[in-house]
Amino acid sequence: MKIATWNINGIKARLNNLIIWLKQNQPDIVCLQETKSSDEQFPYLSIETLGYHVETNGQKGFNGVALLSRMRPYEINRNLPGDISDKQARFIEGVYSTQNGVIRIASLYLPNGNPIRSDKYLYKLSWMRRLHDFAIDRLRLEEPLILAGDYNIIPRRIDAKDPTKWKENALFLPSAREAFQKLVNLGFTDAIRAVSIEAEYTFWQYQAAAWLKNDGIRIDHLLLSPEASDKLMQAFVQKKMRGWGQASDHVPVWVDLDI
DNA sequence: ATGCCGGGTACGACCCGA
Repeated sequence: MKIATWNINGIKARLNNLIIWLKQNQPDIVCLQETKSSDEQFPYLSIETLGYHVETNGQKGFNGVALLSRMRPYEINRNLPGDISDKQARFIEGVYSTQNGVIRIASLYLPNGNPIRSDKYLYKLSWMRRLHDFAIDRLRLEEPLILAGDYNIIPRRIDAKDPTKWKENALFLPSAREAFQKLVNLGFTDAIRAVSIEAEYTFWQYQAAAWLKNDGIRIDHLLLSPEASDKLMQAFVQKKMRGWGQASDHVPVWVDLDI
């Protein structure tokens, strides 16, 4: 089963690229982030025509996540527990039934957290605590589980072309990286790091010729539960997508599971 | 050293992202 996560930076601006990419790559499940669309405005038909079920947690203008899947999910959750006052659309979880059992997948868009001395950084840490508690709950199910998405976390120095320039940034601040490592330490496998010890960037900013200079960072991750990790066959970053016309600033990250 | 780019809203600037 081929599963990808992709921060598309606007479903409307990226719809043509998304459609071509779906046709060329035939993923079974896709986790999208930053759709920047209300559910009412989401282009369901263009995607359903290609044979995908579409489940969204949308928000007008900002954030927004979605799950595209060949199979119909038998359960969808749009709420990350822990703060009923949080209205930002950053989480959707789907549960799918296969011939080899269940697979559970969340598409998440973790808060950026900049500037670091602001409520935005506190919101990031609080969101990560909620994700941590949610993960403990889900791991108890002992199912193949993938927490996929834009984590807005650069885990290690190897994950940035120039780590020094991210030193005072919410993506690389020790407390944010510690929270990420604490999550991984619950028993998850960082899929890309399971197959590669090289630099594997997933984001290059639009400014300052970042793509030209390969000045990237790795912030989009697929965390696999032990039951999912056991079935991992392949993982890779689809770097070439950054070179397409009208590219997102993020590229897709893939895993292939023996399910 | 972020707001240089790019997408959003809404249609002229301004918010947001990493």
